Amino acid sequence: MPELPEVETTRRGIAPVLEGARIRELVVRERRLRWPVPRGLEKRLRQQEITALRRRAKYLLLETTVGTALLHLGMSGSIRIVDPKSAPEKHDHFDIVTTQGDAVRFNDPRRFGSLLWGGADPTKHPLLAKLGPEPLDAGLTAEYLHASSRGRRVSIKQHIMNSHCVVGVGNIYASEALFHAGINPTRAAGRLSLARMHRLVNEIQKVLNSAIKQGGTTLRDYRNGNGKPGYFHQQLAVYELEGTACKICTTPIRRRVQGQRATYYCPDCQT
DNA sequence: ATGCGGACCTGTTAGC
DNA sequence: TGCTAACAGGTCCGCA
Repeated sequence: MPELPEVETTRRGIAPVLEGARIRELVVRERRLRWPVPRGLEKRLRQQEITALRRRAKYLLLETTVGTALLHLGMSGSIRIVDPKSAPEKHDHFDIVTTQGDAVRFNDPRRFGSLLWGGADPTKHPLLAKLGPEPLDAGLTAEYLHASSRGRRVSIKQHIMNSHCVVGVGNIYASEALFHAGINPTRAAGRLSLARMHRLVNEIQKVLNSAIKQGGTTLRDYRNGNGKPGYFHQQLAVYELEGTACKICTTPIRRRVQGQRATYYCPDCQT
């Protein structure tokens, strides 16, 4: 999936056809996503005006005059704008069709994505209520990260990937940010100094902003809302680069598993 | 409260 | 060429 830069790129790609438009209909072909698409969502959304398309963490928030629908891309979800009359392809699970004649079509082979109803105040929805700060907002500071990790024995990589701590730092960018910050991903979160947290926050923001600017990372088959691939892949320093020379010291990059996820790092630069 | 493993799925690729 | 196993961008849940 889609890490945060891909979700943000998607949001920017489809916002122009959704914001200010009216929903003609929601067409659901497969309800069995991460959670079942709620029965009756079609009726709820019909004829509603979309006031905004926002993002919170990796959720897209489709705001209408009667409430907000929540859309998550999971690991393999993607969205494209199509002609609503065009034949759906494999794994095209639903369309949001506007009265303007556009369709936002959701495709997700693994079905880890979701489409849910967030109600009138989506910040109160259980999936959103306890999320940590946005990584690119003022809420993520070194002081916050330092304070939130005291006493925690989890590794710093798992800590920054925990959405209750901070949202939007996925598996690729966690490895990348830790590399640029010179921090060993296995280090206990609770033992990192404030100075190192400053560096880490700075690198998280740099790597995410840079990836957004490049249109997201393309691994395998990711495409943004316009069907164009992202270009950040070319700039990855460690992710999926096991055995290649570290760009700083030429030591071979290593791979290990933390919390059942692959981590890539330089054993010499990251301490 | 924290930390860990398992769960949800399909598709691609590496290895035999 | 074909079969099998490992692995993949997320993140919630339940148990110890």
